[in-house]
Amino acid sequence: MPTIQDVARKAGVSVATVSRVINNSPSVSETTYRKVMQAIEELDYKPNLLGRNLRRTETRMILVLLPTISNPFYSKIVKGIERVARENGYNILLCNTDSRVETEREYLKLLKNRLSEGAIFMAPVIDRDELSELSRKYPIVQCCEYMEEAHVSYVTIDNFSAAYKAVQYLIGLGHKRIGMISCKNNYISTIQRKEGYKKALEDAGLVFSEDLIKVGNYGFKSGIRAAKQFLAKKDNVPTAVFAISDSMAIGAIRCFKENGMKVPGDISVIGFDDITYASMYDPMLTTVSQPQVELGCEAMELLLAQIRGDIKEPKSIFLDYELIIRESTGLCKV
Amino acid sequence: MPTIQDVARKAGVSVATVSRVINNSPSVSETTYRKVMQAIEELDYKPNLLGRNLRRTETRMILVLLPTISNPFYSKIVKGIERVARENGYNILLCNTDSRVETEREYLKLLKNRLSEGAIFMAPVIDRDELSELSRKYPIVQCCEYMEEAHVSYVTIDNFSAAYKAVQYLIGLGHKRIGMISCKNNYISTIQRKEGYKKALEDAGLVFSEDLIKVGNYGFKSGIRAAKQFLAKKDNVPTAVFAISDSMAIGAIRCFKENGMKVPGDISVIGFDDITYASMYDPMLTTVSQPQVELGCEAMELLLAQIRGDIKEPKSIFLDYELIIRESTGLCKV
DNA sequence: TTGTATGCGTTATCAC
DNA sequence: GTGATAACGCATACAA
Repeated sequence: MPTIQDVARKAGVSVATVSRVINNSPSVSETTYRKVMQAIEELDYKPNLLGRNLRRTETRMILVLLPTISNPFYSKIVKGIERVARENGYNILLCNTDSRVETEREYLKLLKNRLSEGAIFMAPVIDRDELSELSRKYPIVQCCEYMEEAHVSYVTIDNFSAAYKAVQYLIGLGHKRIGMISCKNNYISTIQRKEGYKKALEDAGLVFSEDLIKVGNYGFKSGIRAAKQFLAKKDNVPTAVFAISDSMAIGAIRCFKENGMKVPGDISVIGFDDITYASMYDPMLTTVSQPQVELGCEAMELLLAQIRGDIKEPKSIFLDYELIIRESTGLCKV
Repeated sequence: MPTIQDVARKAGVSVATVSRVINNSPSVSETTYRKVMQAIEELDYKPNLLGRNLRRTETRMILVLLPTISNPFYSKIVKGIERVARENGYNILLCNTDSRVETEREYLKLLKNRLSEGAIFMAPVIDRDELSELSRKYPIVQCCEYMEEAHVSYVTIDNFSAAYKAVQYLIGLGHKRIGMISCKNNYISTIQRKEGYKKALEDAGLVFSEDLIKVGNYGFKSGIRAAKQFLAKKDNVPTAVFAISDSMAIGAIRCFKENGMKVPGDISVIGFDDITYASMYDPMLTTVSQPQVELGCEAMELLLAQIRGDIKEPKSIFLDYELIIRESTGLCKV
């Protein structure tokens, strides 16, 4: 592998001059430029980024930490992150944490050891204090989830009002007994969606009871299980269900259909996220659409601003969501 | 940011000794070890990987190039790659090429400029010669797709026999008019699946005709369009369809159902890949399952072997696929 | 067991 | 406009 030295020797100039040519410095004469370029060509020289990065103390890499890339919601966000990263000469180090704190910490070493210039978290496993401390030292952005009172930038949607709007829509269709499929965790999104759900019921004068809420783990099968629980109380089955993930909504629909119910004829179901498969299901899913790609783009923009030093204090950004009405919801018939 | 120098000064030793401690060299006395460790603690020193990497001329990074991460088939493969990479201290640089050759070349600079030690390609855009040449200089592995006569390692499945088996299964169910939804590209998988399909028909004494094949682009909507084309020839609609992607299969089913047909009652549909959503659809999809995670794992293992120099010549690995029979296929009723 | 000195490949400062 | 040289942070061959 030829180095800058080899090029210099071959072109009969100093390494400094070669470096100038590589970096398009204006103060290089036309003739030496050509000499150097020719040497570069002939040797098929490529600057070693390790040397350059060390010298410049920059890596142009960022960490993207998420539970798992094989979740279409996250992978679409990553797409947005990558787009903006690329436009700005940055590359992405993909970090599947499987929601394990040791794995997360392992990856964070890449930040502390200066191999990456910043990090974007989807759903961190480390706690608020640890994250806040990290954020004081390094450029950090949270995407979708965030922590209150934490010293960390984030970009997300208003989960409270999104849930409120979804449930309000169901209420507008005449539904009076509306179940929710939530998850057992302390994510801010989970908490706020539950609050939005409750508030919508309350504002409509509908009674809320804890057993209107079943919990899953965002996945298809857990949606089926939750739906089964609803069906268990024969005389008191909801006429509509609000699930906090599309996969759980699809699972619930599957279960209802298997039990001879029509969706939305007998029961309406609404999901959350608007993953690609939401509009492929039968019935196509009514859902709260999160601007996944845009969330990623904004997160990366925010991170860049921090890396560049344009932003000193944490900043929060809320993007618009959208209630997308498809086929899985309809008028209440009872 | 403290450097190894600072630690050395604080501990009253030389940088060499600090380096030894960091790298767990056995030849360091118990007492100096403690002194150094304490200095490291107090300064919160973290070795700068840029310096280390330059010195060691290693980066422990690999490129993963794919059309788009927001395709569940690829993202699951990436999961496998990442698992093995992590186990071996390697990190993944994610490269969405959007199937654009300029983007691909841009990312490949990271290989040529020695920021990454190897690359795994899912569906390369560059041509065979360019890839072969690259593979002569750098560790390269192709995953799923590959090119005949190319000087490149790959891991894949036997697409010919997989397609053959799928179609043979449909034939076994009594189907005599079997359509195919393929794609318009020159991927080896596409070519071989078509060959497998034709051979199965032929071996069963069924007639093949080019208009039994409709083309899409792997996506849901294109599956719908293909199905529409089948329905267009009123008196000659197939009783079964073999699609080379699950999303197209799902699209086709959607279209058939919308046209009042029952699946599998009136028409059977079989997909390919076995993405997560295949088993979430209604009906659950019968499909050829590719071992996605394992494909990724094997690809990474192969790449590691090349990086380490254990393998000199390109090697090819074929993994087992599996025909998974679910709900979208049934006996032919005509 | 420890220290000295050198080099990894590049960029940047300073002379000329 | 160009060259000599130091420096980025670390690991290691060689001496001691």
